[in-house]
Amino acid sequence: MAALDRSLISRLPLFRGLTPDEQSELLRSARSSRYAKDTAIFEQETDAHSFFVLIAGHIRVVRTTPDGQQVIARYISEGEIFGVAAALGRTTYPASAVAAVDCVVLAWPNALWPELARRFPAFGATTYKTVGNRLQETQTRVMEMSTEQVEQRVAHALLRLANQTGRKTDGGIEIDFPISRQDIAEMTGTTLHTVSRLLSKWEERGIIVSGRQKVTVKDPHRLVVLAENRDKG
Amino acid sequence: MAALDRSLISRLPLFRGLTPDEQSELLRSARSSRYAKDTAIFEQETDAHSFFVLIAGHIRVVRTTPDGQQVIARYISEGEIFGVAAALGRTTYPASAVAAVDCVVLAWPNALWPELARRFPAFGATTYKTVGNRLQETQTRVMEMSTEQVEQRVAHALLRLANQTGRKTDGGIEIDFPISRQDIAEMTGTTLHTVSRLLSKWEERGIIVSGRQKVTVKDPHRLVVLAENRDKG
DNA sequence: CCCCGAGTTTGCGCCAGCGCAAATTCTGCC
DNA sequence: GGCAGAATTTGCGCTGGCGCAAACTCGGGG
Repeated sequence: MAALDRSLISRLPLFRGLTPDEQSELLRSARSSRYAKDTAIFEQETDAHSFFVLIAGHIRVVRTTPDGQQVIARYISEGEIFGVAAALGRTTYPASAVAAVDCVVLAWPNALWPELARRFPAFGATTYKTVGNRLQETQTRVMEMSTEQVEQRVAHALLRLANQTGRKTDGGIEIDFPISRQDIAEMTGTTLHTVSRLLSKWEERGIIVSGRQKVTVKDPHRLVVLAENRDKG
Repeated sequence: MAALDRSLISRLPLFRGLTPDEQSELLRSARSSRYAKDTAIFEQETDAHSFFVLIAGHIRVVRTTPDGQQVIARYISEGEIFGVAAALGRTTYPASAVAAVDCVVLAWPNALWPELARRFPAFGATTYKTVGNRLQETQTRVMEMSTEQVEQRVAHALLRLANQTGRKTDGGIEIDFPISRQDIAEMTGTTLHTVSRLLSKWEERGIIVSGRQKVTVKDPHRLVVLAENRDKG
């Protein structure tokens, strides 16, 4: 595995700032695994044993309420670190991580975190920076949910997905993993019905094209306008 | 200042795990200041020059939308660290911090963070743990805003305030800083009108007592029921 | 190639909670 | 002690978006 992963890994921002030797050392203490679509990498409330880096695929981070409703906290893309509960002093995972497509993942036992963070300060710093970004993103989301209408929130969510994981095709920017109306609803705090109505409307107007578990943004600019305008639909 | 602050500080959880000598050293690099009620410790989007520990008072962390609407991200209580943007790799503050009452604050230049975190690992670890807690709280808030009704959210917010900053009085648990209906609305994503109606209803039922910028929780148990029950008011 | 079931669309009725507006009550300051 | 302004309360009408239900569509497995 080492050789294969080395070439993949040296490209990832998370490992910039480490020498090839250091990268090798880091990798030596990791374990690589595959997860089939729709299987869980870890489950909410269970003992946090490891932290992870996504090598290939897309992961959905989901929180479930006591009465069973689900909310999508975020999507993880290639190269991102996730499940860092332990580095933040938690002993259990606050959410579940589910493979949105077949995934390849590196895992380190949490017990190694303090040592790794000490030995590779750049690695620790990047991780904390990531956490900082996520905290800010999450707060932005609270802000959006407090002040925006559903239409704007869905527009924002699509734009974010397009930026984060969009793949340029001839027809526009396609979100490159299967995403249902229900998923979008769980990202924006609404219902799949409302999302469906919005997407239909936008498709009529040529702003997007969408199909079963698939969305392509054709006209990001008009979507930005929708996301920002409080009035008028 | 040193002598005064030392006795105050050694009680704070943030400084547990440090020897008296280390505490003194940490303090030596800090600057202490007072902030009058309603003045800003730092402002959103401005250059992050320092991080802070609240010695006395209460601080409101506020994010403002491009069109001027405000959302309260959280309240900071005595002993908490805040404005740690730099430790998370940001160069500007993502929110403003405003004194909810007259406050005393310690400030360290951000430039010292790396050195301090290295020299006092317990201090760094506690800080990151705090950040982890806040990330989780913020995500919980997203979850609440996605799945709960306004009444439940307001009940949750009051319970959290009562827990975090509640002062036991003969009449119940009093939130010990001035908080308006507007503030509660900005914490829960609703309007001051709706908050006012809810508080009136709860006061009729003897669950709380409230006045101008003041709320006292008389019957936390019934508030918990309200916070958890999706149906029936 | 057909069928099954998950995912999606769409119609309809309703209501929680917002927006607006006006009245009322504090409270700190002069 | 009274006044001006801020905070709060309350009424009223409206509507965005949810809940329910039914129809439809598509893609993959048999």
